Amino acid sequence: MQDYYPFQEVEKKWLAEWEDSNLHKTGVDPEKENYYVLEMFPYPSGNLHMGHVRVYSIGDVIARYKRMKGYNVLHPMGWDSFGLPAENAAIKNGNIHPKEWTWDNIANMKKQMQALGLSYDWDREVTTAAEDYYKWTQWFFVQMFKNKLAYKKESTVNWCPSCETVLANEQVVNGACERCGTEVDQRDLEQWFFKITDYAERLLDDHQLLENWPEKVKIMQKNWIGRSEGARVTFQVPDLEKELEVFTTRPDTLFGATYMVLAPEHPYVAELTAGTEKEAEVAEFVKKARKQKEMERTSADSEKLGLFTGAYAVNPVNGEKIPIYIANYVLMSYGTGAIMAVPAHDQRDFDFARKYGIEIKAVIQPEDQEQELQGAEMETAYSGSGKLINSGKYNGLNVKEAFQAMTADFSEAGFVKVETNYRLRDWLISRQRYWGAPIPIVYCKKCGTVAVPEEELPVELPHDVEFSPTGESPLKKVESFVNTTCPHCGGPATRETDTMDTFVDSSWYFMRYADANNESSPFAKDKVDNWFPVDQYIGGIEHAILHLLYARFFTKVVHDMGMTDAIEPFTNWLAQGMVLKDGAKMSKSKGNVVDPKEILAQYGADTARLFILFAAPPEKDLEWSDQGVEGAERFLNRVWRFVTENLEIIKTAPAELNQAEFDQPAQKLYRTLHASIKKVTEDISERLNFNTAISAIMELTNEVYSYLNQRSKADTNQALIKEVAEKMILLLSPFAPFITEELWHILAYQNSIHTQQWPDFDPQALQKDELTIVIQINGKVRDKITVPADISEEEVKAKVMAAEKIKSYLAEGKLVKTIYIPGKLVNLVVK
RNA sequence: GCGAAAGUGGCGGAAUUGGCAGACGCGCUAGAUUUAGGAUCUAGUGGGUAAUCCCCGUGUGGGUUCGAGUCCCACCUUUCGCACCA
Repeated sequence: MQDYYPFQEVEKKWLAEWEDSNLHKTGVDPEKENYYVLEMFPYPSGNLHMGHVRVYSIGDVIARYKRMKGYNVLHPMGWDSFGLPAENAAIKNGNIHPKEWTWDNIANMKKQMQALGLSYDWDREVTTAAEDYYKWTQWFFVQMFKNKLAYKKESTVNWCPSCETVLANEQVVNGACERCGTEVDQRDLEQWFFKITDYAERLLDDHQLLENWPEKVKIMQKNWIGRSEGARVTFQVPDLEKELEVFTTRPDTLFGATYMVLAPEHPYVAELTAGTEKEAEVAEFVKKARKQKEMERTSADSEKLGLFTGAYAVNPVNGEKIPIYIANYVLMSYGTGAIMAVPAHDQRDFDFARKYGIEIKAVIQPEDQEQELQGAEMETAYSGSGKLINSGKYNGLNVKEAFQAMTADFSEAGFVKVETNYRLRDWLISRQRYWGAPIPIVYCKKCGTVAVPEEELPVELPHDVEFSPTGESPLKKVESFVNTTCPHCGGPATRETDTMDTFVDSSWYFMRYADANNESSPFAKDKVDNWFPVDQYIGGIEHAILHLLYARFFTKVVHDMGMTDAIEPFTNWLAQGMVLKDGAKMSKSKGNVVDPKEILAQYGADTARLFILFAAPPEKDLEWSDQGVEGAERFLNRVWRFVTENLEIIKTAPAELNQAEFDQPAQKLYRTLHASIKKVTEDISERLNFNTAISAIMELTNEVYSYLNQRSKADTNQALIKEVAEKMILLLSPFAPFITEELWHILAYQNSIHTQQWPDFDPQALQKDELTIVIQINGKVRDKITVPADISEEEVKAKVMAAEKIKSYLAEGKLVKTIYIPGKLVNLVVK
């Protein structure tokens, strides 16, 4: 037998055998519990990168471990296969159709995944760009349209000039396109939206169900949803004979409102100034503000600019006339697009009031200050708690009490309504692109906007289209697609030519896996609920808001439709870290890319997997190291040699392990074996810390080598060596599926190692009959003694006092205290 | 500015409940084996030191405790997220 692991032959052999025997088919044994482990499916860009290798290796360890633990395991894979790169490839090179490009890439990446030994059930493969999938994406759209959760409206939207399409708010990062980094414009367009805001409250509240989600992600989502409780207050504008509504979180400061501000886009702006001397000046200001980039305008440190409109509103609490301004710091997209300004207690209003010489009126007195707060003398706004002043009959109440009393009284009076506001906007799902699921809507002159009937789905994406180099969607020009008949009246009609955001596709794929080949519905309820929700989801933190929020929203919609019992899609979520090289994310431009293909060719799949799982815990970033890979290879060869070089011993070993005949070294090895089983089991199942699990197997390997080195073949405990060999490769099998399968068969077993039971540890084996007690003097380790495990406290203390070294320390002072931690340590306090 | 996480040998990392800091791996040193190299095996490897004694040591400074990498306070650095949301 070779003295190194011949990975090429072995991998080839087992890949074929596993496929033939359908080894990775999802288990459906009714006696077993179900477990659903899922990694985020990839965009089929063409090749796997190291980040993929990492996330899929992590998921594969969990899947394999759970199978061995006796679960039915659903571990599927698919392709998030609609999206721009396919279309860009077609535009760049007219010969390749996006479909062809995508399908080629899928075939290639699938092969790479298989080569890595990932145990997916490919019978459940899901491809979002395939008709049998997007048919159901469209079906969901139709249901949402019927339930008024999908609607069309004109609004100011984010436009990426490079991608030639609109973007959802979530896809704009620091004013730039999340995909390509181009700065986005604002455009007024009619677009389709999903009413995710209806679910804001539930998306927020149900975070409490996600106990094992990273706190960080919940906070990010919480900030994004941005719930704030306050009140809607109505001000009268006598000049216009109109009412002006504002949202405020501080109705308790109403007496301190000294001016109002409208967003430049506010519809009242033109009306208020029409025909006045301010008209031209205001129009000019509005134009300028609208041209200001979103980024600059919403940045906290950009200058607050404003202009008096010449009009006044009446403060309903005291009848005071207060001026109405327009200013760039008020946004049309939040609240009502208008605010009441309380400069004494809001820093933004304070800055603005100072700049434009507006009165600052204090209405909250800080508790720790005796002198009454004077607005004119304030240096900064005071936003803390305190007692009300200058507020009529509410004087003396604290902020909380005032909030209660005033909202109650003023609600009765009719100008205040308690209200909760959200920062979250509805999800803009239209995209002006070709390679996506067409929005199944028809426009009829007579019947208006009509959903395509379910039985006519899918609305197929026409194949023969021309890609314009400007990137404009080719669908508009395909007459056979655009022109259709109204499903309602049969008259001539036109189709919607926008396609759906690809995040719609990925918002329900995890349910489809449970019933991937269903032709009559997206999935049957019983099949979904058999597996769903996902027990363990794994993916990149970059989806903390986008995909994860949309998927949660969709799950709740599907739940409300009665199609699943689940209300949250992912019970546990692991955010895996990035793979770095030389301290930076791998990227072509930096030239620090390590190609998985080359690593696989040089070292094989097991070594690649083992290194990437060993080098760092899964949630941390991982620094790639070529030498580290060699270390992983070295370890696998050590395991290989241990088994193959001791085959004779193992094969002729007696079947029964007789602990009674263990000598000391054997006892020690046996204990290490069971300690390793315990450690590996807990590290995989409780902590997902594969790095320390692997190190425990390495320790076991070191221990068995040192045992074998100590003695001649004749007095080796054969049964023990056999036991160690078998358990060791069982422990290693989720990490390194090929070498362990080969060794398992070399040990003359017929069945696959991956269908074996996970080894249990024997708690008795971990019991030591001798313990090492650490002796400290004033907290510093000075000596150690070995004592029998069943020793009493008195006996330990006596032994400690008798220790030679300790005596000399005791001679130097007076013993004032003795602390004994059973089985571990004695600390003597000497003064 | 606000919020969160992190900071441990030459490097990646471990220490799970406040109880022997540095497991495991890389690298390095010495030796064995080899014609030689590679591979492999053995021993060593936080700093100071002749030393197995001793002293110092987990970003910095303080504190709590018999005992602190771990808990508390302040600060520094790095990373991430948020940043006129009324």
